[in-house]
Amino acid sequence: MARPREFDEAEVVDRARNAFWAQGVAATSIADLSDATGLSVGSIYKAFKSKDQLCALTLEDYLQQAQEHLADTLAAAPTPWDGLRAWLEDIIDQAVDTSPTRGCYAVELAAERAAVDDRVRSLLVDHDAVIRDTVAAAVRDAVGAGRVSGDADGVARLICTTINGLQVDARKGLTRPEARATIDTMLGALQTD
Amino acid sequence: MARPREFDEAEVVDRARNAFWAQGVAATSIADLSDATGLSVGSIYKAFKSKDQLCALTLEDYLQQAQEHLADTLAAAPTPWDGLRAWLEDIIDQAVDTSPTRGCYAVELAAERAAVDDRVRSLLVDHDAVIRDTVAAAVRDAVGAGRVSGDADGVARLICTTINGLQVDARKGLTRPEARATIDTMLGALQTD
DNA sequence: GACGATTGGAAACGATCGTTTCCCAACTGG
DNA sequence: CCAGTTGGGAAACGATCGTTTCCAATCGTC
Repeated sequence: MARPREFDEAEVVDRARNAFWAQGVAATSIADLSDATGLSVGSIYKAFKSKDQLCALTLEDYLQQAQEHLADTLAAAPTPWDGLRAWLEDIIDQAVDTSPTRGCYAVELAAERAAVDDRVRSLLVDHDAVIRDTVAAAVRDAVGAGRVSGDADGVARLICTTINGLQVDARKGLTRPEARATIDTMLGALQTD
Repeated sequence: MARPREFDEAEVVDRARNAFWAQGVAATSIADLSDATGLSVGSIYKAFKSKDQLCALTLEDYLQQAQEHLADTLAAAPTPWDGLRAWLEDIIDQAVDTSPTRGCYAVELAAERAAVDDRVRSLLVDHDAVIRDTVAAAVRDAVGAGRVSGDADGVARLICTTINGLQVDARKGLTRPEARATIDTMLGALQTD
């Protein structure tokens, strides 16, 4: 009941995230968010209750999309290991292409806010565990199929950590060939071929 | 001539860096820096000309120490590859130990400021090149000695990227066994044995 | 069609931001 | 011992920060 919203909440969250992403959370003022979303300052505070809350919401949204993307990519591939390789291709695309919002939003927040915002850190830690477990399951399958050697949990950890590193480099202007060289070296070292 | 300084500039830069490091650059006010260094606000501006300038100075200082540490560690080891392994041990120590200032200052700045501060990005890019070249030279030696297989430049890139990833995880509370598992998996996959 | 509820937005809040100004203290060269 | 130069710090600068308040506009409900 009462007056309906004139804006699409999902779209507002998207735009707020892009603003945080491009220039950092601390450097993004409420006025910046107002410009980015089209909502007035008062409306932002009416809909979301604070800057921190909106920030956490944008992160939650982003992490959920990331988890769904990994699951979808794995499901669409002929084998889990092929799915993992396809997923890594997508990550290279995302890290390299989306200038000036280079890199990964989760990495930006991990570096800038995880040390000072418990809610953000908790979201990131939980997300890491989900991604790592999913990757580990795919690696376990690949080890069983003889395509990869080594401890599956360790390999999953290496893959996830290397991805994080790529996203850091992306903030500094990493190019596609450089990203590809890193991933190819990692896969080459892990695969039994 | 004239009145001499009452403070040690190197120590002030150190303390300023720790303040930036712990809570992020944007979230660290000049008042915070005054508290951390013991200098008054006016004195800070007299000695360094702005917050950005002081930030760049702390980074320059940090990067130089990091480069020297890598060179020293390599020089002290019996072989370049052993030196690289010792260096990775030190990195694990640094990433895991220095709570609450976890992780690497360079990674914090890469994530928070590289996208918006050209001076910071330039410093980081140059530093990356120095570290990567040094690592690549050590890897090349190890490949020649038959201890490592693969393209030396790619391997160096993988090592540096994985380290960056570890530092991101460190911001989220990475433990020593987890860091060790990642590094051991990487080394195990790279080494020929 | 009046009412309660909710939205959108302009304006204002005190607080704090990065920076500058001003004045005195401390030192050197003559 | 005086003139000149630099360092240290209190105070104040305008601007902007995140947040709240207030009011008109708009809906469902009676």
